[in-house]
Amino acid sequence: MDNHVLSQRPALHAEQVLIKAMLAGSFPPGSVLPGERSLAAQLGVTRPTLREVLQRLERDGWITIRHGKATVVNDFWRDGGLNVLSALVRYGEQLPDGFIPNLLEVRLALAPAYTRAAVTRSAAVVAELLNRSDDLDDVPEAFAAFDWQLHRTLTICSGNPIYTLILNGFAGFYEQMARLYFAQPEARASSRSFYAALRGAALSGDAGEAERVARQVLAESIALWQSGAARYHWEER
Amino acid sequence: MDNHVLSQRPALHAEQVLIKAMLAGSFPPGSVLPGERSLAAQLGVTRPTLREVLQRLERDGWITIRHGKATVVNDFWRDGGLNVLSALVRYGEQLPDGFIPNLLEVRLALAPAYTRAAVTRSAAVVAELLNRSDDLDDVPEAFAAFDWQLHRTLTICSGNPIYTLILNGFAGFYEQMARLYFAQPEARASSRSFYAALRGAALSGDAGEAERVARQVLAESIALWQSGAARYHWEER
DNA sequence: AGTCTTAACTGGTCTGACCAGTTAGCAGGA
DNA sequence: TCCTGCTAACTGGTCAGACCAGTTAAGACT
Repeated sequence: MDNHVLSQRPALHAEQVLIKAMLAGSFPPGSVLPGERSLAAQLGVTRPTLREVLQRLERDGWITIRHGKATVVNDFWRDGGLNVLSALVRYGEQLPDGFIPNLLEVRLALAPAYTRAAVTRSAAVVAELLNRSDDLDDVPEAFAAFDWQLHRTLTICSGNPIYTLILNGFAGFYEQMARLYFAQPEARASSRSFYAALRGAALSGDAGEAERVARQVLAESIALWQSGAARYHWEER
Repeated sequence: MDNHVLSQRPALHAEQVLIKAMLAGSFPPGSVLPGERSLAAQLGVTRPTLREVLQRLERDGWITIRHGKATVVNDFWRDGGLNVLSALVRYGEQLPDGFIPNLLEVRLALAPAYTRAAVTRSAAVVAELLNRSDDLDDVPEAFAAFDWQLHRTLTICSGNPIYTLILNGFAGFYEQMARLYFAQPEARASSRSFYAALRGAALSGDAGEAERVARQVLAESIALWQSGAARYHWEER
């Protein structure tokens, strides 16, 4: 157990150590955690502090706490909540195989639906936001930030708040992942023309067309990423 | 502030009171919470207990805590996580307008995708599970339980764990909502034939057909619900 | 051998003190 | 007068150790 004295806050340190241990398999699913008193001592924090951390971890589905029984470690891929993703990105040694394609696949399933709804309900707001896409610098950071803002706006305008709640599960690492994707010039070009097409659809109030162009660019993004990743590995040799 | 002495655990009581207050608008978005010492006293718990609750609430996006500053209440529809839904169902006085249609819409966006993936990757497992659908009693409870298990299995078999993490956000109230939906005999009939069709697609390994029948029955479910036959009100439980 | 008590786990809560950021207000200087 | 800068009083963060409350298995009793 790593209990180096760090400059971090004790609670943050404890959470980080615990999550890393679970990600690394030091606490396999189904195993039980040491008692709170013992675990707190190992982590170099006191029990109240540890408990705050454990409560948060339970809320995210990492562990299951039961009064009188030992705390058990869950299989976070089976029982975890959406928040495990941000922990995975923040604390994981490396991203799981296919992580980005999986993200893109889920986005492909969801975004066309909320894009259509957003254009149906609030075409003006969507079009207004897309006006700014003309001024985007041709750098990954600008595209990543704009893309996040776009999806966030679309889910909000969709009128179905559940889309927003789901998207919030990706807050904090969406931009980070998007910067990798938009490192490819073709990706930026693809999205730039998508923004223009979507604005056109919004201006003419054509929700069906908005859904179509969204689905098309998102499907294209998966192919783009996989060709880019392949090229990257190829050049690595 | 409701601080009745309840038979519940202090932490659970405090969480329930706080969430109900935020749902009812007693703590509007943007407002600040009383200090922990004062709030703990009002709720009839001690500060460490209150803090455990606040940490959980922050993790779900209800509030934002910053060292040295007052804790602020978020707009949970804008900044919350998926977990707010289960709190909404559990503690809300009544479900928001369009809550069930919104759920069905999100399911319509997601389920066809993971159904296709599941049949592509693990047709046998899917088909095996669907065999049991023949024996389903024609009662809402049986259909609700089976439908949940089916979707859970499909997301797991899809090979994209992110679908599972999203679905987990609906655990605990999916069945409850589904019982309302399946109170309609036509809904049970519709799903029963869907199960059969999906099994057929799985047995023949036709992922495209699986996606199609899934999309069809899910779209149909929205129409069925909105036809109004199932407008049970919120009082049971 | 079976049943019941009990002790020793586990997590849950309380107490009150002190540490650590933040900020408004007041004192002192330019 | 105005600005600077210290200070005090907030806020949340952590610590310490005690005690309460479920769970369970070992041991005592029948």
